[in-house]
Amino acid sequence: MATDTQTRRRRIGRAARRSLIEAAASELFATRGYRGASIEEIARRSGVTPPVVYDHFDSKLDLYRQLLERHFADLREVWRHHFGGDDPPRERVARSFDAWFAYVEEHPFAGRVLFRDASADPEVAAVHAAVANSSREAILPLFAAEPGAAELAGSIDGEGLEMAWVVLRGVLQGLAIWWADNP
Amino acid sequence: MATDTQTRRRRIGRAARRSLIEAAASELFATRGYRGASIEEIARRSGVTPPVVYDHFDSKLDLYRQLLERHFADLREVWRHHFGGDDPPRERVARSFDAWFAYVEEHPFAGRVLFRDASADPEVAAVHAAVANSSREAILPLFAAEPGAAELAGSIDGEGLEMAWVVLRGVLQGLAIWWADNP
DNA sequence: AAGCTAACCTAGGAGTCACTAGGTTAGCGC
DNA sequence: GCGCTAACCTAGTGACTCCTAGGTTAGCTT
Repeated sequence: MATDTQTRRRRIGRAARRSLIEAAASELFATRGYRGASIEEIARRSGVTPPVVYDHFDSKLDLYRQLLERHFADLREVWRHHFGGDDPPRERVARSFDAWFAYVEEHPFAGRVLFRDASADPEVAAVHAAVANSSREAILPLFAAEPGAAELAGSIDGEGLEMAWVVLRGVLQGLAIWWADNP
Repeated sequence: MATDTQTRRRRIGRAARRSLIEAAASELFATRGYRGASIEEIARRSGVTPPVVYDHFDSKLDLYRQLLERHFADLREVWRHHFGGDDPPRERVARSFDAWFAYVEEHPFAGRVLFRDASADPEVAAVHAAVANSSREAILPLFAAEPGAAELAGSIDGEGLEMAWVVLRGVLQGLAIWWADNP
């Protein structure tokens, strides 16, 4: 058919298209959840049709996993980079929170994607749990090394630290979502 | 066809069947999310076929809304009942958290359903936001009335309280889920 | 300018979903 | 024991989903 002015196709490079798909997918997964985000809409927002998505990712689950892994890697990096040092713990925590906010501000959907209770599919839940656990394993030692961490957690064994992680998770999620919704 | 021993139908009262459907739906919405929970599986776990669900609820969304409203009403009641009194705030907060844990222990899926980021469908998100906001309006004043609430929140206007609510929400969700997963 | 690669498309398969129309029967009241 | 109500069913519709096979063409390379 004739390529009328409405439907003329803009052909761009592979990496550029992939970036567009990732951005659209991140936003849609964040706002609609795994099942609620359709490949068709991800493709349309990337200026493309569904089959093109499969030129870049094996499946919908593969696309989700890759986004999740990237965001968790960023989160790990933020904390690892800002939590270290010899300052008083209070200042290091404040600094880390600031850095986390800056990251969320730059990636408005990361917070929602990261801490969403993604238990839609058993398969999706498994992916999410695996990635989240590996991130927890990386961050928890930062707190365990703190003097006074045990009494703050209110327990001697590891269970208190588990609870501390859960609380931190909740705080980070809540603040990230609030941050994303407010100007 | 012959009603063989495998498929013989047990016919029970209307209220009893409705309770079974609500219990199955609550568990499935909690573990799989709104879209992930299918009417077919809700029906099967209630010992019934899908059309029967529609004898009790207008639609899937109506079923979800009714469950949500019940759980939020319970949460409001728990906090309203345990947070009052003249004890030091610290004790009242501890008491309220204990009561919340007791509730979550008795209703293992309430915590997940209540604070799940239910933004799957615009329609679902609207229902969830409406119910959650009405609950927030009921609980926030409990904190606003506290002496020292403003400085704790770190702000003079209402914005600090909004943040406090978001944090509390995140913590409650995190702890509720953790509580449900641990013995 | 011609060719070739790869970016992109149309068309459709196969499965799942919420929901409905209309018939069947179990078990209570009499 | 018998009818009648309501609890429950079978069978299907239409819409939506992920994903694929195979063809088309834009635009870089030479």
